Amino acid sequence: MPTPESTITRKKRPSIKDVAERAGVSTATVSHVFSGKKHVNEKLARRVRNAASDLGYAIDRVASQLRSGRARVIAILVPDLEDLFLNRFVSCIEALAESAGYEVIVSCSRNDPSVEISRLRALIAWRPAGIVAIPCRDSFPNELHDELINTPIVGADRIRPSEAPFDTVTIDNFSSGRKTAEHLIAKGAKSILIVTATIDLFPARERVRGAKEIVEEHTDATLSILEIGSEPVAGAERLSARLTSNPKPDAIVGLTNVTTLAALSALVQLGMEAPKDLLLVGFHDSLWMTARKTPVTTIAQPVDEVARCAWERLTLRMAGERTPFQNIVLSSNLIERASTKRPS
Amino acid sequence: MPTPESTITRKKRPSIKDVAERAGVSTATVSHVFSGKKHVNEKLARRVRNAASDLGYAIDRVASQLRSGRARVIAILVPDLEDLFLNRFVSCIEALAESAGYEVIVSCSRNDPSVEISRLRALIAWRPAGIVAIPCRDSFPNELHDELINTPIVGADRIRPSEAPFDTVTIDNFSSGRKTAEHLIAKGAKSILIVTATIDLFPARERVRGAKEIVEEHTDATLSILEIGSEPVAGAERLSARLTSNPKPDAIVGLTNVTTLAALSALVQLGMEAPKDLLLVGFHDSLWMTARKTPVTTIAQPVDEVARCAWERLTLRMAGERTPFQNIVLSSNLIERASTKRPS
DNA sequence: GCGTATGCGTTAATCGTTTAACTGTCAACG
DNA sequence: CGTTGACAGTTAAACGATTAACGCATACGC
Repeated sequence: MPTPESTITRKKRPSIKDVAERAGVSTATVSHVFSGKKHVNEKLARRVRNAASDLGYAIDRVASQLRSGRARVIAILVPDLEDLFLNRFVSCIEALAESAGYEVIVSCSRNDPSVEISRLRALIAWRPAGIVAIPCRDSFPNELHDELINTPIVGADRIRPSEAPFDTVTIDNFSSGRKTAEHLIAKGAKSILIVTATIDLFPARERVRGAKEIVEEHTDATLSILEIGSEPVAGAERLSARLTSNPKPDAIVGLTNVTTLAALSALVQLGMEAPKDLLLVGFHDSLWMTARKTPVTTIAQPVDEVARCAWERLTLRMAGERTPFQNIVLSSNLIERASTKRPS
Repeated sequence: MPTPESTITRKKRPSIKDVAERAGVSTATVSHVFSGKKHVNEKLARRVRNAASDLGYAIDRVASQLRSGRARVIAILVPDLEDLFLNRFVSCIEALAESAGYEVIVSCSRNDPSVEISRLRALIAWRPAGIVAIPCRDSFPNELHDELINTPIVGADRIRPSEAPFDTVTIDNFSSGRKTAEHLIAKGAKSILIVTATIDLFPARERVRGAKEIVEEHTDATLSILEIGSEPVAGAERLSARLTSNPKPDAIVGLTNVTTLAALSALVQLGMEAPKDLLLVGFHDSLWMTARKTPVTTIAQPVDEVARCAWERLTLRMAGERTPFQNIVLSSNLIERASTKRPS
């Protein structure tokens, strides 16, 4: 009995054998023509190419890769595909991989460590040439390290560099936090409220740590944290509640793109405005932050560069580099806009 | 001489043979244990599973798929990975595919038809179980239709339904255009300016056609179009220029998320405000449209439903359905917000 | 003229699974 | 008691490419 799969197939697609037969050569020659690993006489090569295009032949990646060991495939794993930062990261890696002749498999862990493990396992089963991964927590589960040993991998963004048994590319979140606090205090803020989806992520903790360090240098300044979760509407509610109860902050920091949006929603709800009623700094610059009467001061994250560095490390590892693991740390910079302009 | 690839591999990963040997069974039995296609005695199965986990065995997708014909892989092709609409679409499909046990390969055509062809070819070479594709123009090049005949495929969004030799899921852009114009005219607009990246896309043309139909029913109303390209900063410039030259529109429609942002930027540049100086309608609802003092009236696109329908069609085709091609058309709806509130 | 190098092509083994066909065992049944 | 069928597990042939090893001319140096 034919399986449902086989009944779908209307006509079998041509294999290298069919091409070889039609061109009157061996399959090896056909393979050489397409892979370019060995020179073949131009006249013969043309005959092969003609035969191939007559038949509509296309190389079968799966067979090719089974035999040759490694796939020209890069696997990407991120916690969320819609987050602007991660989305841009994926897009950059895809472009880089594409131009180097790799296919890209994208997987999303939905911020769930157990999903992350199973997705990673599934990716490894593909024997990709390399993996680019942003974990949903500080690190990847140890149990996977053995399985990963054969595959070049680079971790980025949320990963805590010191713990990783592979190359990492991260952003200096500690100094981002410092820059934010410095800026706000210079603008006269006394009571800073940091709004984050969760404090349970390495970048968030580092940013807070950086801000705290600066605030503690100023005896008249205070810092508080509010976790609002990742659901923007509910988050805005929570923040509204906080903003109407004492002590009231005079500056807000949105620790991600989404929390910054939630902060703006809350301000609208309360009829407040930056910088009149309080100062506002966001993280991860994006178009909507500037297309406003009061553009938002932000910490611009060097996403493209993170992607570029990650790709570079991965390329070197794929080429067989065996140097000790590198931890690249990039710095962000603060773009000052109207939302923190001292009201005159 | 060993190739660079082979030197990377530290220890060969275990194959089904190793597992079979360790468990004292044949490879067929191991295969049956993992695929579940044939029942094996529970005790033996456990022995196999133990052997597998001792060795750290994971099934090799590539080999598995070479033999069984079709990969549990869904390929997605979109013109742009960062566009909010497309991004969300990809994310939805990824989630659906994942929960059905498929891996997802993502490709991006960068809005370039020639890239599109080569990406599509590359995807087909994977023999994916199915393809979900949003073309960068009205349709896919005819030359590919032959090659696609063996692979279930569904087209979405930008595709012109009538032309496609496969199932499609699109949005009723014509009536979106009508709704927009109706709303604006009801709010007193006389001179509507539609801002689009390019008029050269099917959805844009349809929206314009819909709006035109309504405007023509009202002798005192006029409609004009401005193409500002896909680069938001330059686009805002172009729009600013248009807004300062006569005749001045009293309503703007941003035909995509990005053009709406460009429109807002232009307004800020000129010190204008909606709805005071003119009315504004955007397309594709997103968070930033509401987190403003003047939330933006938008046509909300049913992205999730587009993805769901596309997935449903694809699933049926993958299961062997042979009915005539279906063209599903979903409708959007207008969400009224402050940017088109008649100034009182 | 002989040994050897070189260029170009072929043969055949191989990658790690899946799966049709087969073998052997055992219970049920008329 | 012989036949049948169900069940469990094995054997071995694919799947479609890559590639080491080899064969066969032709050319070249001495």
